[in-house]
Amino acid sequence: MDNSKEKLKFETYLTDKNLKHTEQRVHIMDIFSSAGKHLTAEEIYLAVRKKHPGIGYATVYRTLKLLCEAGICRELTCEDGIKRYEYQSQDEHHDHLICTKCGVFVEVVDPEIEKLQERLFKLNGFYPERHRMELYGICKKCSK
Amino acid sequence: MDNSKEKLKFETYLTDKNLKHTEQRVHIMDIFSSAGKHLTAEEIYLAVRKKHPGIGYATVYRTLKLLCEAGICRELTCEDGIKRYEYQSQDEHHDHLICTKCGVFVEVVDPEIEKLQERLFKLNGFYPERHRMELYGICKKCSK
DNA sequence: CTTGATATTGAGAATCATATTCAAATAAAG
DNA sequence: CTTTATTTGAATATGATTCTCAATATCAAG
Repeated sequence: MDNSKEKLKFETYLTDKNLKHTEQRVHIMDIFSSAGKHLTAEEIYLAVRKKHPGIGYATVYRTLKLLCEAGICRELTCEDGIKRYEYQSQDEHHDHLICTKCGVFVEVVDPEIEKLQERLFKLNGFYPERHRMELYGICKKCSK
Repeated sequence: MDNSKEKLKFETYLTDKNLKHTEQRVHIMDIFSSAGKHLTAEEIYLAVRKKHPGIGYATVYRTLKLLCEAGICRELTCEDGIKRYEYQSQDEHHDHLICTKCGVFVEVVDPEIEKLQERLFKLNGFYPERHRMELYGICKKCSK
């Protein structure tokens, strides 16, 4: 996966905020392009550790926070109470279908649902900010 | 709020499972009818404490788990990572509109959205189990 | 290439919500 | 009223995440 665009975005963010461009931060960014999405901090920590054995949890958490602020990552608070981080190449919103057996995350968007959600906000006198929708079920593979 | 129906449900549950009908358990049940819904364990603990000063956190958590098992409560994993418990008089499902300023929870259901969610499951080859949808925005009161 | 100012790191300790342990207390069946 | 199994509360443990702080690394300016 080519993540040069996101790398540039991160670099720009760091420069703008007068933050430093460190080896650790780059390693953590790279995990997302190689190891996939929807990773827990622990998964990221273990993955980075393979390339950079000395890294600590604190750095992982700090960098994830930075990546979220930079709009490169999104933090998901899952039902098991553990946060997962998803790499967000674009700014587009999406929701998730999650398999309760294997835990796979599938990203989905349904424009009709989005429209109805807007209606729900309006009907209840709310000014809409964002939403989150998770559909739990059993994926095709697991139901065989 | 009349919670005699739920009380009966809980009593039946306890009897069926050979569990005991204790003062503490009744107090915790009662909180929901007096103090409202979508409470954190801490809020429940503090509320029960007013009537029953000796109660411990352990009992609160244990009882909340029981109430969930009995189908009287539902546990919500919120974005702040803190679980909230909602009293569920009926078995009917609903979603939430949440104000990001005052934190109020409004329960909503949209049959059309529900239908489209089923379609999303099907389209992606998932066997549906449940879902969760949270709409975050600013309520009428707070946007004045 | 040095220097100096500032940001960052990693180890470990702290925190916060929640769960567990265990001896003492209590409910409920006989 | 006794017996037996369950429940309780206090304290301790846990697991995820955050903070502290001294040592280290980055980077701009000389």
